[in-house]
Amino acid sequence: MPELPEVETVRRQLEPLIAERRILGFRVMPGAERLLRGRSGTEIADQLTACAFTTVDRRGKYLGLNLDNGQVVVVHLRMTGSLRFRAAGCEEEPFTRAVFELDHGDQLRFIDVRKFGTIDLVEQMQDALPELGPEPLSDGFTPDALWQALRGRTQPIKAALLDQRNVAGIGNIYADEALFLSRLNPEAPAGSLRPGERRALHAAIQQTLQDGVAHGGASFRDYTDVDGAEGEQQYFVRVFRRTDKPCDDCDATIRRIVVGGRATHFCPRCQPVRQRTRQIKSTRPARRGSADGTIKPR
DNA sequence: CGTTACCTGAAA
DNA sequence: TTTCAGGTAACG
Repeated sequence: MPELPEVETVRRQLEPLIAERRILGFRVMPGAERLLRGRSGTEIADQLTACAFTTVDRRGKYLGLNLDNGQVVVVHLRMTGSLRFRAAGCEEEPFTRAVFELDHGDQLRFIDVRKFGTIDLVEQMQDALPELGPEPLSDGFTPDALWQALRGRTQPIKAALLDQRNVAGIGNIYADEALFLSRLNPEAPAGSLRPGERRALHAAIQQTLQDGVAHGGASFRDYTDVDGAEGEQQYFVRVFRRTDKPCDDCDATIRRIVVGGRATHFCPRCQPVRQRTRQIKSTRPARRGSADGTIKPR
């Protein structure tokens, strides 16, 4: 569920809550062992115990909880994962899958209905990450950097935006929103974007992600922050899950299609299929002139 | 490239 | 009962 803005919101909240806090224990609930990706709860617990958390980093949709021994707890929330910071006595949330016991009787809880989320313990955050594209809110993310990832690709631009190897952190909500803001049809081939369209898409990606962060993320279904509070970004979306509702800009009816296997929402009037540059054969006048480009006067 | 699997609950 | 879900990895 959580995309870059939701994960960044969690990162910002989590860091001051867990910095300098000592880890007294760690446990995984029965039936949830797969979130450790093959490692045992006791193995992780042995390494974590007596460490303290320091800072919290984010890369794409991954969180890196740094430890004072240099190791990193890398968390991915996938579809329904969330982290909660609570006092130990506080009633345990349903679907709590793992718990970090901290000093002073506090807990960092990992909650995840669908059990797709992951927790890794590694020497470097990098060790737990797959190949990821540039951070879209960093200085290195330029229209040209975006184009380097998209050029030559024939897949729909929507699918390309969801591919974390192209740009890190965009998910289904912000992909649809960025395409709406840049007036691009989600099915346009990624490599077909012209320079102005690339600049528009680059700006739209940054705009929509920044808005998402500013509103504390989007809570359409399961997402909540570290305190259990919902974000506000769902009140500001232009197309995502607004199927059959009128477009804010032109009043046309928002449509829902499937692109790259994912629900995709767009305005057919604001985001039309781009017309081909070439004219239609029947209306194109017969070619005049010779091979060297010269045209004889009639 | 598109499709399926991974899980489980909520909504249709 | 069936469909759908903010993500990714593994298929064919």
